[in-house]
Amino acid sequence: MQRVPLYQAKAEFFRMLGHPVRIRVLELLQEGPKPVRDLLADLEAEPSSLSQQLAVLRRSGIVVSAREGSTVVYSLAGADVADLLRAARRILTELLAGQQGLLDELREAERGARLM
Amino acid sequence: MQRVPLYQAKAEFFRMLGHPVRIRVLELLQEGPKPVRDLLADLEAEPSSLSQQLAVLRRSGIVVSAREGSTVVYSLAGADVADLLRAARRILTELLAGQQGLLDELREAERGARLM
DNA sequence: TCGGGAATTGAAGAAGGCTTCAACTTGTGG
DNA sequence: CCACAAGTTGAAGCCTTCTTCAATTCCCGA
Repeated sequence: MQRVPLYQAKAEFFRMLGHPVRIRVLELLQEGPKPVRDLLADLEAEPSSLSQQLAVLRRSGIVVSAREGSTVVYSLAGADVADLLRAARRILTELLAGQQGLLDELREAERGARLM
Repeated sequence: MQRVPLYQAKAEFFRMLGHPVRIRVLELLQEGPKPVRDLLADLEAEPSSLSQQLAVLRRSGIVVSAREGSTVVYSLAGADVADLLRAARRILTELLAGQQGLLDELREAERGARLM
């Protein structure tokens, strides 16, 4: 067992998160279980496209689905995703601020260049 | 400015993390700045392959590089990556445990099936 | 200034992921 | 039982990413 190196499992985990629809689904499910119909309405995505992304999340084990009558309800598989997304948002904010700073520098540089 | 939806920026961020070598580089850099030579030794990767992955990290802004004499030194761009990796590890542990549990269930099911 | 080591870059081919379409499964109501 | 709605699945085509090779840049010492 555990034949996959840990850093590879981590990489696969992050790759699993690396899609806009999947991120939004995880965010939505933090409010509680939701039927596919609701996700579909919130995300404005094609049913089959959403289904594909839900399948990716399901395979990873981070969400589970349950049939209820004629609809299917998804929920987080207990995992505490909030912490992760919070940490990501913190770093992301830093990075975007940094890029803003970089842009300022570039503008400066260009202003300088015009004078040369 | 900020024309990219936030959930898309998040997705790109996670995709940036989604590679074994990039994960390991970030982990190594948490100990402090490191010359490429050291990373190369620790990772057992081809120089040009590592360079490509370092370029991805650099473009995202999560690391910075500085030339020191004939070598190049990389370091985290201030971002607190530790929190993120910690949160990821927590969830990952849960998920792997879950898969272990699933395996147990499957074994159970198979045992049951033999009796039918 | 020439040679050599360190690291990066660009490009090509292979591999993997995404979107979309059509086909299918499952449940519900007539 | 039939038809329809809700989701899922498989496959095809496309686009992105990964690996690798060769070429290049930068710096140091002879």
